[in-house]
Amino acid sequence: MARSKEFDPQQALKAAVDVFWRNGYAKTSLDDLMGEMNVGRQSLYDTFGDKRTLYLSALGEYRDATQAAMRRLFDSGHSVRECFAALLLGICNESRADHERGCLLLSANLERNADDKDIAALVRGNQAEVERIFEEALRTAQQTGGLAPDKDPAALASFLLATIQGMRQAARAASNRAALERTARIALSTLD
Amino acid sequence: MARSKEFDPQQALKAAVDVFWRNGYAKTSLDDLMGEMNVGRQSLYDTFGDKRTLYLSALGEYRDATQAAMRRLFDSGHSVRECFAALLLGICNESRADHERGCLLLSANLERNADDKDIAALVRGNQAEVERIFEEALRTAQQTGGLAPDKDPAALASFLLATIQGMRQAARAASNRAALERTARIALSTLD
DNA sequence: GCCTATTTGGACTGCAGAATCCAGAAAGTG
DNA sequence: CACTTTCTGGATTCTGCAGTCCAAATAGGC
Repeated sequence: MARSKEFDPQQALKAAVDVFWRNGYAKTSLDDLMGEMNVGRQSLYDTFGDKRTLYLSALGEYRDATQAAMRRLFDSGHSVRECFAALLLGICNESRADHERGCLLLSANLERNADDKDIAALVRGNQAEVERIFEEALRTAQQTGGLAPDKDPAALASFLLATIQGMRQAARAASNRAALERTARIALSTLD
Repeated sequence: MARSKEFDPQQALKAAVDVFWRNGYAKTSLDDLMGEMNVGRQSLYDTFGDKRTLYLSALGEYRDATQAAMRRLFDSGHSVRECFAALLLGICNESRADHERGCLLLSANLERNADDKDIAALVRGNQAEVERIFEEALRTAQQTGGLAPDKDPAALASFLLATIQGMRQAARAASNRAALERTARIALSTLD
């Protein structure tokens, strides 16, 4: 019938995630994308639509990957306390470059237009889902004695998510590992 | 000698802060600025320099204003606990529009280029200064019995700042007052 | 081995927006 | 009242970049 693509769309999408993650939406040009994805302009439009559509796909890919990683973490058999320690201290131990790029969805939420319903919904949905994952893990722990019965799992879930986001902000402003670790330890102390 | 300006530069700068605060740097055009500042194009260039210079001035103005407000708060004679409650619960009670625009300096830090030294330094400086204000207030409280002696003022300062930033993020994604208030209360509990 | 559908890369178009230029208007001064 | 200096608004230039067009290349089906 016809010629076949010279690139792997899935791999190209991951490359796109990477570029947007490092530079944000506005600051990445199509030339940047073509360069890092190794895809020609026309192929890019044919396969992924225009720049915004590609961006939305990249955000979805990122969301799916990070949510899957969190589910794996909480299913790994470690205690909630250990899981959250891994999350929070993990941020402290990231490289300067990781601190610089931060979280793609947080950046997308700040960069988006005030009236951009698509991105707002995607971010809100992700936030809700992550909170749900946290809350469920905390609730299960509570039933098995891993968390004191007087704690409020929903409240702690919101709080821990906010703390993670705050640490990401702080890390981007000043990648100071010691300071980050101190705030992580205080946040974790709310689980005791 | 010569003709005098038809506008008040200080007031115009405040208007500029407002526009950048609502829309960010890239998404505000010179036409937007001219419109809201009520200043013609050439006057704008003569008085404030180019767009970026005006932006930096706006960031400085914002920083000074918010830092002054914080100093006033901690000098008001209320307990540290009350002051931080005012800060955290104040965020919860902001309007949807306030949640949407968030904090100008956090947005600037996310929007800036990775190699933008000026903005990075300004944001880092502000972060350090706010942490200093927090830490000093906590330390004073500790000496007068308003904070338990086993607490670490510097760690709490980093933690509370990160929490505020995290709440700002969460509020922008989903302006949910009840959820925000629950996370604020958990954060405040670290002072007890 | 030809034919067709698809891919590919480069050239081209169109636009938005920052920055500059210019001529006229409006002070304050002597 | 004239003169100089600064201000003002509009027209203009220039640049970067998203998106489209087109001709050549390529792979598979018959």
